[in-house]
Amino acid sequence: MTITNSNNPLLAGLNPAQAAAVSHDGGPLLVIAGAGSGKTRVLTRRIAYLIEAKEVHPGSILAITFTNKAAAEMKERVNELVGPIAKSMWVSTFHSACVRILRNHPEALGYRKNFVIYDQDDAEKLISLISSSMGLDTKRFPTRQSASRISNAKSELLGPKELMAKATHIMERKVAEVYAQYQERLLGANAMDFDDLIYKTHELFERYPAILEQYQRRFFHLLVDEYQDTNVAQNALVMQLGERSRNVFVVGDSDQSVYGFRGADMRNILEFEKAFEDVAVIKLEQNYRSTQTILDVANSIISNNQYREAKNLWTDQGSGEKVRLFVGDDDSEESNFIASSILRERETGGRRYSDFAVFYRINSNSRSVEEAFIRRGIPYRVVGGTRFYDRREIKDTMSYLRLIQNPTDEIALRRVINVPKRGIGDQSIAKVATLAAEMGTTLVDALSKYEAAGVTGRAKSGIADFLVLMEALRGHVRDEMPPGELIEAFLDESGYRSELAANDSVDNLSRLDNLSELVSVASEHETLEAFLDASALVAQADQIQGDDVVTLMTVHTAKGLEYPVVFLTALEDGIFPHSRSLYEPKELEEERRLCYVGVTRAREILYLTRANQRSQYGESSLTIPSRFLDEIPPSLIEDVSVRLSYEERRSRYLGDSVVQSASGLSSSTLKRYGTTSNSTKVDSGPRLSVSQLKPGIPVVHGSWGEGVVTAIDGNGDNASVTIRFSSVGSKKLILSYAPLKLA
DNA sequence: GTCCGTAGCTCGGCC
DNA sequence: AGCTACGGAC
Repeated sequence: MTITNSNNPLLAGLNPAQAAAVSHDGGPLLVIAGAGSGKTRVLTRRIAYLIEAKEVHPGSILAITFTNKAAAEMKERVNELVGPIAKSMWVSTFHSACVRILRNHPEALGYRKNFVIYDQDDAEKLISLISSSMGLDTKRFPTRQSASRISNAKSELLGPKELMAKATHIMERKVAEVYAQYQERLLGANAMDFDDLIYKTHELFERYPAILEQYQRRFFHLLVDEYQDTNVAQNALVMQLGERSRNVFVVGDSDQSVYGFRGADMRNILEFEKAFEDVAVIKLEQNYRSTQTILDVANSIISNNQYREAKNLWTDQGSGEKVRLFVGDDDSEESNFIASSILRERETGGRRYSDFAVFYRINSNSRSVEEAFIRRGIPYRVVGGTRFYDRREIKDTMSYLRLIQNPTDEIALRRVINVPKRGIGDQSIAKVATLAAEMGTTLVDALSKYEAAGVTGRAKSGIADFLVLMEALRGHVRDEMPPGELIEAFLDESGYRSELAANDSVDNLSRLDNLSELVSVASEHETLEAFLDASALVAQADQIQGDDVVTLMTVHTAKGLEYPVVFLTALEDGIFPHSRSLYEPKELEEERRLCYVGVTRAREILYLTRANQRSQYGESSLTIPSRFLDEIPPSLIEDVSVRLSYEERRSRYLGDSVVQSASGLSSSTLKRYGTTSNSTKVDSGPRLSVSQLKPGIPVVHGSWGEGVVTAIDGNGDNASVTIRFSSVGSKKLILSYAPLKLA
């Protein structure tokens, strides 16, 4: 090939920094890519460049992206650039790549080839079983906390022994004990959790240098996107694979690191330069996405972080409009404002619904926006939240499939053994579990010995029926029945479908709909294993589709996406930044990065919204504005809040209650709306004593001393205030009785 | 022993 | 508001 860089079409239209990254010679390269600086473009061109100009075989390329959807898009774009030879390269998430590798060598780590993947829910169920068998007090050892400690240990490559060695407190030692048993039970169940996928691949490479070398030679070029969100284990994996070739091309932006809670460690990107001897660094600061005003807002917010590398986004595409701030009386008014703004801009601004996105910090904030959209007939899609795969009927069915595939899956067995009802209760399961413990086998092995276990009556025949059912279903798999048909067979033969059909409630109808959808998804896969792997690893962002609807999602899920018009909502201290981050400077910086991510998703118009009063956890309380709003220069903001008259507000609440169903809204959403429509009432203004108190204000109590207000509920004489005291923890007090004064 | 309704407790973000 | 723990009915 004689194409030189000066006329290589793969470098056309790139700025000098982008072109330098794409045509990088080889060896380790760190691309610091600010938001909207064209990093996806750089990555795809780089891959195409390797294949065309460097004559690298596509099979020698491993590219890691953050979501499966991003992987599919990248593959398609490379395909457009270089043609179908691109098929043989691996473009996937860390988790998907690891599953692929582990499936090639399951026995090396003591697993069997049909191992299954546990999601967070499964993992917590198993941990909860272990905690109670150890007699741990669930108050002192909440399952979720143990689960997250174990998860964090794995993402830092600490095994049970290492965690025990680090433990300084009895609590930590107990968690390490739970961890050790958890790993044993996972192995016994032939299951891995999400963190295991990375941890075990790293272990595989560490224990079997020959296997590592095989992959080092195969993947001669490594590319990793969103490097700021890698954890210790993922980083170690990259170092293992890249050690030989040193062709490690990483892209990221430390200002967009927002997954600290699951172990993401910004040091991986900040210290990448030290990981290899001669790391080249390229900085992309020119932004091609947003207006300068939006970038100025983003820059001014993020500049408040201490722990960062200085960076300044700029564009040559003009300053655009000011960002718009809206302050509503309550969340319902905030949502109504969002709805009417969308309708107005769609009519007068020539925009489509799909040009708009609404972001929130926590999933529960979607509800009020959804209600407003339903009332106005705005079609929308919520990304994430209660995921499809988290729905009960889907989890039940998937558990059956997993159990068919992998008979030792204890969590799946426990979930479905009495679904549909077969008269097998906790007592009978406990008997089998006792027998299993005596025999030193797994629950599954003991199940067939249910008579010896002393199971009687209905439960006895129930277990017998269950064993027959499972054998019949496994027979279908041996006959190579494809996954879609297998689900149909399960629904009929188990009686699951008839149980749902017996009662035609709205819930059951939508469950049957969901199951049909599951059948059609499953039909796209050839084998049960392929279907199970794919469904275990779907990311929230993978669900985004191209329809003309407004997209609602958390700011986390929005990372990597862009929209012409963005609403960043519920900008209130305690929500965004989240209450659990307020007293932890490092976490507060992560919240700020998250805010930065949200702001930089917007191309043309950015709305920042908040409400003075918000219903949460079933109660309404006063809010205080997000501190991030104070970090924006006022000159960049236009306040578009409208003070409505009482009549206007009244007609807004009562006037347009049209409930329609033509917009693809699920029946459950409509039902939910129907039961919660009159949730908001605003009393005559708060009394002085209430208005003196807001979340975050320090107070002194007559007997408990100093504390901080965390919530205020109710009005007038009934007003109560929740205060976190340093002496006795959180207390809820009736304001008119409590001996309180301002600190 | 299992099933079903009610009371009490928790409530962040995700592959 | 949604899930586990308990008590009564079968």
